[in-house]
This record gives sequence, structure tokens and C-alpha cells, in this order.
Amino acid sequence: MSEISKAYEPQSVEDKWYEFWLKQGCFTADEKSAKPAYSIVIPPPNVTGMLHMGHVLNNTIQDILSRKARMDGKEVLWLPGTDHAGIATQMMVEKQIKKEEKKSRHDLGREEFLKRVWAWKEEKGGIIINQLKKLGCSCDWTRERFTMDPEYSRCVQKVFVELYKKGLIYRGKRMVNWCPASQTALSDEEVEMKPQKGFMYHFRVEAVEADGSPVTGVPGRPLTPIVSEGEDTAKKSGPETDSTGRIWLTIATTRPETIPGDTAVAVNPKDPRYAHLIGKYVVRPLPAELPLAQKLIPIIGDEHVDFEFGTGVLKVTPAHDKADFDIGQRHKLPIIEVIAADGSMNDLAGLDLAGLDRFKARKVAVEKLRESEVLVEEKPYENNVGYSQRADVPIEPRLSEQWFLKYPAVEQSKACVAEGRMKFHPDRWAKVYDHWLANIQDWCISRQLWWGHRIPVWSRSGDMSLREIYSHLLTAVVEADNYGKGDAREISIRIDSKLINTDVIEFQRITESDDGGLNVSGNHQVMICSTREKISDCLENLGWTQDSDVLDTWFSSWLWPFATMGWPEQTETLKKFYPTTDLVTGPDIIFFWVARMIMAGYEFMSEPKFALPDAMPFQNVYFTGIIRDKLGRKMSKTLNNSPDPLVLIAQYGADAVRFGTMRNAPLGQDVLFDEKDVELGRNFCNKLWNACRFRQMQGGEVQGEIERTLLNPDDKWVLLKLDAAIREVTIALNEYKFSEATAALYRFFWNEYCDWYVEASKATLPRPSDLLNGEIVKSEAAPIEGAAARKANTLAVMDFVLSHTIRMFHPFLPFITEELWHGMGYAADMPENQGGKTIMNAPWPLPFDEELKGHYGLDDCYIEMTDEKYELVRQGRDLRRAGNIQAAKKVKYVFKPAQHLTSHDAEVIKLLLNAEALEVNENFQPSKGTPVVQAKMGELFLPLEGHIDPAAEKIRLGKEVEKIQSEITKVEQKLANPNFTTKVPPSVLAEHEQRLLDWHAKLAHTQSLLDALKG
RNA sequence: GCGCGGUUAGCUCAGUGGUAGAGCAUUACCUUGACACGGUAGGGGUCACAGGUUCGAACCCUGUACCGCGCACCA
Repeated sequence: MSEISKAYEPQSVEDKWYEFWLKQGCFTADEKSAKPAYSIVIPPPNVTGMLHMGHVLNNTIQDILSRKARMDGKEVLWLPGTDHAGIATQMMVEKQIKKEEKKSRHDLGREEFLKRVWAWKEEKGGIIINQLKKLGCSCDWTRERFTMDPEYSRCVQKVFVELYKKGLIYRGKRMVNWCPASQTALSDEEVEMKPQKGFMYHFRVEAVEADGSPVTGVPGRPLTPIVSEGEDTAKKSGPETDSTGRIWLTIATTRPETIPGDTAVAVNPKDPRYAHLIGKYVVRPLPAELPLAQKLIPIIGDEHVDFEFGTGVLKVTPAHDKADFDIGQRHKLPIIEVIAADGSMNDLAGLDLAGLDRFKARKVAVEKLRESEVLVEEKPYENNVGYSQRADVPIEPRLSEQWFLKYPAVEQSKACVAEGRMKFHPDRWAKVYDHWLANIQDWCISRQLWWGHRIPVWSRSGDMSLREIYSHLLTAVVEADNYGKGDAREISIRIDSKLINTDVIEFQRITESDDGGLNVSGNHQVMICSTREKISDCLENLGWTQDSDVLDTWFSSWLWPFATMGWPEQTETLKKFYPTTDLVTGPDIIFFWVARMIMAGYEFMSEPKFALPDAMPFQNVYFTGIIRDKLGRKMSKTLNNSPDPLVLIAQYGADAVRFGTMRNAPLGQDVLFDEKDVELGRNFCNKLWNACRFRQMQGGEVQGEIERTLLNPDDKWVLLKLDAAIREVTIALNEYKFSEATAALYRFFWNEYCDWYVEASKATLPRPSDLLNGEIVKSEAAPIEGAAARKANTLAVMDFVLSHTIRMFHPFLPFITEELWHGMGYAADMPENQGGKTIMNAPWPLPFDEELKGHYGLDDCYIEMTDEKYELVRQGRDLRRAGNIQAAKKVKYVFKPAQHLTSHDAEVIKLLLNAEALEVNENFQPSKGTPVVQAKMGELFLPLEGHIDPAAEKIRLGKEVEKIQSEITKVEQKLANPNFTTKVPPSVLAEHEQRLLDWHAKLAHTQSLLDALKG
């Protein structure tokens, strides 16, 4: 670092070193290494995603952990990659095609559409990876994975087959969460409940006998007037009788558009108001055009009905409500579907509603009820409605044929966290996790999308009628077990056809020919395919068609920790790096991803061949906070409150972005991001840069050896402070407290090293003006003899502190520290693999042991002594201000020491006070009213006749006396309490007594000064 | 409804029973041998509220209020 600029300029430095690291293979993990392993798998970002502040937070933490582990001498694997992100990516490409070509994916067809998505992926897939590189992430890019890589896809297939064979995966017609916008089923986790303002509608229906004739002989209250104002209908509910003696029931609903799908009304059998009507019928008001016979639906009794709620009468729509579906099953009710897949009403909804969107239909249905004078009331109502998280539209509970998974290894997954073998940080998430696991429902894993892993199931519908397909599941599953394994270039296809009572198994073989083609042989025919991907073609030619659905994205990412490492083989990588050490992720995907990965780990890594004592995928999970803007709002595209990290990096440097983010990211709390923090990071880098620049300007080689006999108290002070910082930072990092670690480093480096030590060091470093041809010719601090040695020793201490500090900063600030490590010459001092090549492999600083402390005489008393000296300086500076003396004005102080003062200390005090001179005089007799401060070391005077402002001095001393007195009162009150003096531990008592003495002494002194001034 | 966090300086947050802290912002002064992306010194707090335990509570306990989050959910 011969030429060093005044301010740190990150841009060129960052690119230079990142390229260096890559070229040198510094990030590449060696699975054969003898070093202990440390591993992290990245939470794979969406392949087409762009880096946002959440990624910055997340990946900076992972990088800090990885770099720290390397410095601890571990063999580190940080395995990167991207996720195909089914719905998100498909939606993005569909939107693009719509915009550019005005076509839907159906216009293009499945094959063509998928080509487009792949093309999109090829184009955009590298972006986020490059952005991570800009941030400085030390991922092993040679092992980058994508969840739709061929090898990864085979893992997904194999897992599907295994779970299917175990009976954990099944197909069924069930109520699912249907997203009418993306037209696919969703898992429960993808549904977000949101409060929504709407209306509660009350309408009445007539109770009739099975033949449609009026129910008679039941007394009831008079009919409620249509639209009662300001009264609570619920309280008055119960059957009502009109003037002709007909009986009416009032029903409350928020979804009148589903009335055509009602197949019963339910009351609680214990409800005295209605129980006697069970078995009768009501006339369903919609669709209006149906003949009476088709409008009759039964009144049933079901415990599910809460008679406190609404009117106590529940309309039952089995096709469009989960709870209603269950009631329908219990009572064997017919199911009438009235809402189509796209959220519009179908023909069964009747002439008035058919074709309308569900929300439009709601309004029309209300109108119809009003027209036929059965609408009793319409009042504003807020309830929770499930929204599709991705498309942000209300989901529709819908009956459809889907694939489900009964979660495997649930008990093991619960136990590993409950028993503390796997640790969550902060640990309160363990409770959330446990609660979720205790209540999980089967996972709906099929999606009606095109982009994703297609379900590896073929069915041969052939001549069967549609009805038979539903009741007789017929399945073929491709087994990929042996696929791609060494020389055995063949796979077997097991066609596993399940009828209700019989299993028909046909067995076929596909072998790979030398030219890479595939030969399929079976009991029927032989065919040749040109590529591996043509398996499905073979099957289709044999009369089998593949399920058109794809798997939920999370059904592939739950395999991430081992599918990226070569599973199902027992690879060297798995042997070395599984289970991974740490997982760093946001709590928002604790169920989507973390919990499922744990289950997958236990399910698929428990095989004996993996020889694991515990198959869990990671040992620690660190949950980051959610990153918000400085007003506490979530960052979102619509609010436009999310800064582009790359712009910040360009503006402030990657280190600044990292440092600013980490400094503000306490464990377990959301991060309120403010660009000010990045500015702070930049300022800090600049400070680090300039502190090194100062050292560099003193010239000379790196001073390796510290001569213990030449250490002055300031040296010892800073070395002890360094030791404390090493301890503090190391502990904080071990506990994942990144903001504490950065705060401790910041404090040590800025407030201790720069503010005090560097300033004090100037006492032993001659000014440029004291040098002539490089020789020290003049020094006020000491005789010329020994000055050069003292200077060298100070530089040695600086080099020691800086080389340790830079290393501790490296995980946080990788670029600037690498630059300084080399520039300052510290790299040259180290063995090749211990930091000689790169700071990445330099050893993490260890706290000093007793031997080292003893050797250098680092006794804690130097902290105390030196703190007293600095306290004196602080007070002396205050005198200057109290006397209204300009900071730049050189003044002379007089010090009356309590004990002997070394010439070194005198020089330091003089320098730190920015004094023209410091006269040390044990017998100093100040003139009356000379400003003075009293410290443990002695009294410091500022004898500047003519410059003192007696009035200002009086005010200052007056305030001082006041403050001291209030402190005295506090302590005296405590000591006056007999309970205190008798019950308190002796050390605390002694400390209080000493404190009181100190305050009294100070008071006496200050008071005398004040009196002198007055007199 | 159940559960989990939070409430400390203008802002963002540390602070596990014994003298209330940091950064930013703010005020005054200062371009002093590296750093104005800097230096020095200040001002600023009934630690949400109410009880309790204790010689002593920001800290432990109980309750309340408000903010945030998760889970469940009634038409």
C-alpha cells in the first residue's frame, strides 16, 4: 500500500478481490479435506428473482458464518443454487407473453410454453447469482444447483415413488384451496387469512313437507318485517309464521351466490327453536326457474351448527365450503357445484347467475332475493377470508381430484427440536414449529401448472368411462432407482396398476444404448427413444398418459439439503457435509420449507448406508427478522420502499451495505432498514482505511516483534482492550448475535483504538517536522536516545492490533479487509495457507492466554490507570470549553500530580489536551479563581489570566455542586436504611461507602473553588 | 379465541437485581501530525401503566393498555 488514497474507494477493490478469490478457488469445498466440516445450504432464491434487501440480510449472515468458519480452520461448504419457483415463474412468463404476443399459455401449448420458460430461465437465471457475487458471497459456485437440474429432478421422482409405495402419497377427490386466478390447487400454507369487509345477508325460506305442502300446526312468531333497522335479528330468530300460517326460517349468509349449490339447511339438534323441524324441507330460493320439486332441500340436524351464531340456521353448500362438505359427507348430501374453476358461476347456478363472476353474482343473487321479498336484512360485516398468497385473490374451496401426502417422519421431526438436538435461534420458534407439527393436515402436492416437476404417474384410461377413472385408480410410476448409476445404463419401469381389489403389475425394461438412446422392452413391444427424456413418449405409445399436473415447488425444495449433495448415492460430499451446520432463513417459510426439510431429512437420510447418528438436515436454524423500511412497513414492490441493493452497493460499497445491515439486525427482531445505516457502514470503512493509512504514513516495515520492556501504559491498555474485544466478538458470533458483534468491533476500533490509542501514540511517533532525512532530530517527549526503538515498538503494537482487528472484521467486510491485509503487508508475514495467500484463511484471533499476558505484563491495572489518565484529559478538555477557549487555541495547562508522573504520561496528556505545554508542578500555587479539575491523578489547572470568564466558571461549578449533591443524597438515603446495611452483600455495601466518600471529597473540592471565586 | 414477541432519549435499539447506555438526529466549537465519510464538548429519559416480591426493580411475579406477528375460526 505505497500510494494510499485519502478516502476508501470500494468499486475497483471489490471486483479485483472477488475475481481473485474465484480464480484461486477459495470458495471451493474439498470433500476430502481432513479439516472439520462446516456447511450451509443457501435458501435457493427464485431463479428469475432479483436481489432485494431480504436476500442481503440473509446472505450476509451466511457469508459471515462461512468466512468465520474458514478462519476457524474448518472446511467450508456454502452450497448455492436457485429454485424453479413454480407459480411465480410461470406467472411471470405468462405475463410477458401476454404483453408481447397477446397470447395465453394455452395458445402456445404446453411444450412450446415450457420452451419459453426455459429460455426465460436461461436469460434471467444468472442475474441473482451475479448479484450475490457483488455482495461478496463466498459460495462454492462449482456446486451450484437448480431444482430442475436433471439429477435433482430424478431425486424428486424417486422420492415421489418411495412415498407412493409406502402409501403416504395418494390421490383423492377432496376439498382443496383453489386459486381461481392461477387456476390451481394450493396447500393450506399458501392461503392467507385476511379480514374483509362485506355484508351478512339474512333471507328466509319456507319450511315445507316432503311433497312441498306447507308445514302446519307449528306455532311461531309473526314474520319479521323486511329489513329491520338497528335490531339484532339473531336474538329474535326462530321459526316465524306468516298471516297464512306458513312457517319460515331465516338463514344468515355472507355468500348468497352459493344458494343454488345448497343441498340442505342444518340446525343444531339440541336447538329447541328448530329441532322439531328436522326431517322437513325448505324451498331453496335460487335458481328461481327450477320446478318446486327440485328446489326442496332437507332440514338436517348437525352438531356443527352453533345456535348462538347468526340465526342458528346454516345453509349447507357441500361443493363450496370445507365445513359444509364435511356435513354433506356425514349426511350423504348431494353435491352441486355452481362455481367453475375460473371463479365464474356455471349453468347449475341458474339463468340469473350463470356466467357471472362470483362477486358480481353475489350482488345479483341479493337482488333476486330482494325481488322475491325473502331478503330480511343486509348488514355490514367483517369476516376473515382466505386469500391466495401468490395471486392475492380470495381462494375458493373446491372439490377436486388432487395428490396428497401424509407427512412422513413427523415424530422424529418433532423430537429433534423438542429435545434440543436441533437448535432454533431464537428458540421461541421451536414452539411455533411444534404447534404446527401437532396440527398438520395432509399436504396437497399437485398443482395445475405446467412449470415444475411433472407428476411421475401415468394412467391408462383406455376404454374406461370417466366415472370409473374416479373410482378405480390406475397408476403407473416410473422408478428411477437405478437410473444413471455407474455402468448400469438401464432403468426399470414398474407399471403398478391398482384396481380396487387387484394389483396388476406389468414389468418393462428400458436400457440405454451406446449412442445414448433408450431401448424399451416389455411383454408387449420394443421401442427405441432418442433421449432419456422420451420415457414419457415410450409410455404414451404403450397407451399410458402422464398425469398433467406438476408438483408443488416445495415438494422439490424440501429435499434441498441432500439432493444438492448427490443423494441417493452416498457421495463423499454427503459424507463430509451432511448434516449441514447452520441454516439461515426467514421465519415466514418455517412451515413451507424448514419443517418439511426436517421431515425429508429423517425420511430419506435415515438409511443405514448413510451411516448417520442423526439424519436431521441441519444442526442450527437461524431465523432472521423480516426486513422493513424505516417506518416499519414490509418492503414491497407496490409501496416502492425497497431500495435496490445493487444501487446501494454501487454507491456505498458492498462492505458498507453489509455492515450497515448487520449492525441493525439484532437476533430475533425485524430489521428496520434505513439508508443511514449504509452510510454509517461506509463511514466506518473509511475510518478503518484511514487508521491504516496513518500507520502506513509512519513508514517502516511491518513490525513483527513487540519488545515487552518498551511497552508503555497506553500500549498495554489497547492490548487489553483488544483482548476484551476478541472475547466479546467471538462470543457474540457463537451466539449468532451479529449486531452485538459489529457493535463491539465498532466500539473497540473507533472509540478505543482510534480515539484514544492512536492519539496517545503520537507521543512516541515523531512529527514529520522532527525528521531530517529520516533521522529523528528533535523530540520533546524523550531524549533522542531510545526514540527510534520506542517508535518501532509503538508501530509494532499498531501492527499487532490492526492485523488482529482486520481479521475480525473480515467476515463482515470481506473486501476492504483483504485489500488492507495485503496492502499493509500482513499477508506476507503469514504462511501460505494461514493467510499468506488470502485473509480468508488467516486464523481467527484468539483471546490472550495467561502466559502471553504475563509475558507482556498485561495487568488489568493498566486499564484502570490509563482510564484515569483519559478521564483527566476529558475533564481538562471540558475546562477549555467552560472557559470559552477556542478549540484551536494553544493553551498551557499546569498539572499538580498526586503521585509521580512519568514523562511519557505527561507527553500523552499534553497531546490529548491539544495543549501548547503542560507544566508539571507539585508545588503549584494557583491564583484565586484559576479553573481547575480534580482527578485521581492530581489537579489540572488552566491558568489563563484574562481569558477566564468568572461568571461562566461560577455557573459551571454551581452545576457541578448541584449534581454531586444529588448523587450524595441518593447514596446517603440508601446507607441510612438499616435494612440495606444489614442485608446487602458486603461488597455492595463497601462499594456504596466508597462512592459516598468519593462524592464528598469531590464536593469539598468543588465547593472550595466556588467559594474562592465568590470571595 | 389460543399462542408468541414488543413498549427504555426525537428515531432505531442495547441493557438478567446495585450510579440509565450506543448509533443516528440535534447544539456549540474546531480543518490540530490518518480520517469533515472527521475531531472535541454538550443537551436530551417518571425505562407504557397498576399492583406485588425485595434492603433495593428497566430487569423477577401478577394484571391492564397499546403495537406487531403466528395459529384457529361462525354460516
